[in-house]
Formats: sequence, structure tokens, C-alpha cells
Amino acid sequence: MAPREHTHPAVEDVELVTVLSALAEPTRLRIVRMLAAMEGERAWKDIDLPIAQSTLSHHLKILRNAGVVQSRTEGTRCFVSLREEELEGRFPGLLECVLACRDAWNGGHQAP
Amino acid sequence: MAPREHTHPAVEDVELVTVLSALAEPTRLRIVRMLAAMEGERAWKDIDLPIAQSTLSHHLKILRNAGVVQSRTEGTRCFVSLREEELEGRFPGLLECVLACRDAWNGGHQAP
DNA sequence: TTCGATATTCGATGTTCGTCGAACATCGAA
DNA sequence: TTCGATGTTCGACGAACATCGAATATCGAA
Repeated sequence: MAPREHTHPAVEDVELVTVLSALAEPTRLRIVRMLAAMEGERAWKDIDLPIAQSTLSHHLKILRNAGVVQSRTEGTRCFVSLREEELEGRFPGLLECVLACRDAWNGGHQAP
Repeated sequence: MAPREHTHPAVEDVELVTVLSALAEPTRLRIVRMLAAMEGERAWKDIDLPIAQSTLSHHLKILRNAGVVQSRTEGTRCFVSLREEELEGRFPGLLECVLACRDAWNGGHQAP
């Protein structure tokens, strides 16, 4: 289906466990880092990962429901972005320290 | 079996996803909060939760493998504690902000 | 040495999760 | 209106997970 105006939870209603679960998965963490690496939003299509579209859609839904990302629809395509400020208000420091951490698998898979 | 000198990973070898996964479970998060609420260590027996002993043992193993807690054996009983400082060195701010968050389910189930 | 207390491990069970391909819905363009 | 592009939803599958009770290993005390 085409992206039809997604619903986003209020960050106040999101529980910590939900956010942690959302971030506790390699692919999703990678998406979050990818979004954090650039200011503003990213086009869905440009989220280039070695997974099926349906899988990506699934992960984005989980991140959305966890209040971590938000989607904006424009015509038939959509743009994704982090809800950094709101998240910071709800879970101060969480996103920052998660992004700050560079572990082995992450430092090694991008550029040399 | 009796507690026989557990093995603990070096925090440097622990990946972020592993820690997040360990914390992304209500029961385990509760254990971590419980341990944080008191200075020093806590006797295994005093970890009073509505779960089977085998389940508790299982969760503690996961937290241990994630470098979140450590166990000390004394005779036939053991004591559990948070690896706060080490964790802070590996993932600065993470434990702190996870503990700082008080969400609905957590604020509501203890005292009024 | 025998017994009770203390955790861990094992085996089983039901649930949740990540993944895919196919079917579908919606929009813009031809 | 017909098409092609774009994401989403559905159904299915195997892997991973939370949970329990029973069996087990280890230690201290009687």
C-alpha cells in the first residue's frame, strides 16, 4: 500500500521497555544511526539496507510505535526522521548515549 | 546446582545491542532497578519476584553475560550487584538515564 | 556421612520476533 | 483511465525467548 498518514504515539505514552526493545535490534539500531548521521529527514527509498522492503517497513513501524522515528507522507512517497527532541524530553540522554557508542560491528562495516 | 564461580565478560567485549536487549525486558529491568536502589550487593534469595527460581536464574545469566551485573559466590549462596562503574566506562550515561526514567508502570506499582 | 538449603541446568511448552514473497492500496503521470 | 512506482499488510516459516517444574551439583550443618 502507499504510505497513508501514519499515526504516532505521544512520547509521554511510550514506555522505556518499548524504546529499549526497539533499539535492541541490529537492523533497527542501524536505521537509527543512519537517520542520526544526517540532519533532517531521509527518503524511505534511500534507506538502503540488505533486507526486503516488507522487512524495512516492519522495522520502521516498530520504531514509529516506540516514538523513535516519525514518518511524513508526500504524495506517494514518505520521509523518515528521528524524534530527537521529544525523545530527549521523555528519556533524557538515552538517544545520545546510544548514538555515542561505537562498538566493533558498527565501526567496521562502513568506511575503512 | 550451587553457585559455582560465574564467568563475567569484560565490558569492552560487550556490544550495545546485547546490553539493550538485556534491559529491554520488564523483569530484568526490574531487577536492575532493584539493585540500583541499594548500595552494594543483594543476596540472591532477597531478590523477591513473582517468578520461578529457574526463571530468575535465567534472567540473571542474561544480565551477567551482558556485563550488567556480577555475581559473587560465598559458600552455597551468592550475591548480585550492578557493574555500574564499568558499564559507565563502556556506555557512558546509559545506565544512568535508564534508571532515571520513571514510567507509568514503574511509578505505580511500588508505593503510592 | 547424611541432610537441607541454594542455585543452576535440562527438557518441554507456548509465545514473540525477524524475515520473506505475494497481494494490495494509494498516488502521480502518461 | 490505465500504469508504474511506492510502501504497507498478510500469511507463513523457523529461530529465539520467557516460563515452568524436575533433576542435579555444591556447600554447610547436624
